[in-house]
Amino acid sequence: MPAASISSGVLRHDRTAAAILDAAAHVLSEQGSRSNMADVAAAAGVSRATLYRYFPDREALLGALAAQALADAAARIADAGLERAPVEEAIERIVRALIAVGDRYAVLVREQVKVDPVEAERLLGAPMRAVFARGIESGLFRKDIGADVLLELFGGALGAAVKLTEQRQLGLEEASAATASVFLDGARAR
Amino acid sequence: MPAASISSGVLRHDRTAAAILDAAAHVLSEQGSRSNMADVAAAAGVSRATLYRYFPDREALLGALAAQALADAAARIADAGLERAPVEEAIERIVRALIAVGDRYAVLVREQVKVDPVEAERLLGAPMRAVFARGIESGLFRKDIGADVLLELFGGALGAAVKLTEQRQLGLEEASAATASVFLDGARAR
DNA sequence: CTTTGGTGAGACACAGTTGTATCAAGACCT
DNA sequence: AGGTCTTGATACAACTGTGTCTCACCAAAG
Repeated sequence: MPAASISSGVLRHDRTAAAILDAAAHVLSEQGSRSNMADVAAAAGVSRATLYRYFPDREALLGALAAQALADAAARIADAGLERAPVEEAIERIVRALIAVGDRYAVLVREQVKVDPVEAERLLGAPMRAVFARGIESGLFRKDIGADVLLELFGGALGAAVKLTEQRQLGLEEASAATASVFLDGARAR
Repeated sequence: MPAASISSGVLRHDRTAAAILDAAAHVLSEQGSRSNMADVAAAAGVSRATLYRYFPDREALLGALAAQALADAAARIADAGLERAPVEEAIERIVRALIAVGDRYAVLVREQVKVDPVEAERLLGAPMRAVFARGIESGLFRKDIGADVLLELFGGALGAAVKLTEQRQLGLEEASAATASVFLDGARAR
């Protein structure tokens, strides 16, 4: 097969793989771990055999999905320009960025799919920690609670925001604003 | 069999059932849904046959565990005297009460085990909602964010607090205080 | 001591899922 | 049209977990 065909073949292959991952994210988000490879294949509109041709086993599929989720989130975080924004703004951008992808990949956290922890830390953990470190050293954040504890509480609120968005109780913007605002200033009236 | 024997038999039966539930909570907390009835039986120190004698199927086991979790949580919430405490104090008591049990039953939320929603709402939802309603109407809470959204964000922070406690990063008291304080007043320094 | 009841061990059937293999049909490129 | 490559359909073996059943054993109550 000549070069042109190979490359078009590769393109088609990639498109199919993407479609499968797309369907997998969709069906897994709704049915959770109760969904099998057959369900994913059906949702992707391919046969189970083809699904296995693209992803040799279930683990490979989940792994690819996790990698895509990480890449998506990392791209949004990278685009957010966190280091150039004031901490308050950076917090809100983080929420907005992660709600946007979390919506889609919430399965992975539920399923505890192992994303490469080194990459995750480098692409997501580090930028977020940097924002928090900046918040601490600039005196914006309170000092009586450790940065890691703050980060964990922030993560919890983030999860709640994803849930609110999934349930259509709040739009992306409202959820981001509310989450960032409550995290920064609390539920107490001023 | 005379009455005395019957009652002692019942007592032993209940103790075994409790031991099984105890082991189930333990093993399920650590291994999640990957654990089978055999694992639970082994952890409880009984045979699989006996496990099935006490709980006819997996669903019954999970259901009993959920009922126990709900009862535990409800007892602590009821004991907390939420309605007699100022809202700030009530918030902190809720965190303390639910961390104490959440630690043990986090599986159930992960597994999305269906607790009787009516009972859960009556025993947990209502008291907590009452606190939040009080917070709103007394002017303590900000009014620009709905009570349900606040409650959801609070729940997220609560989950994070459970996680922090499970990972021994914080003790029960520290975690409760930090969570309540950040939820009420935010991460921003005053 | 005997009987009774719970228990452990093991075998069993059954269902669901996974991953592999095969083959015929169809799409696509030349 | 011819040849290559991908696909769908299908069958298959293997494994895992579930729930049932039987039987021998043992402790405790009589």
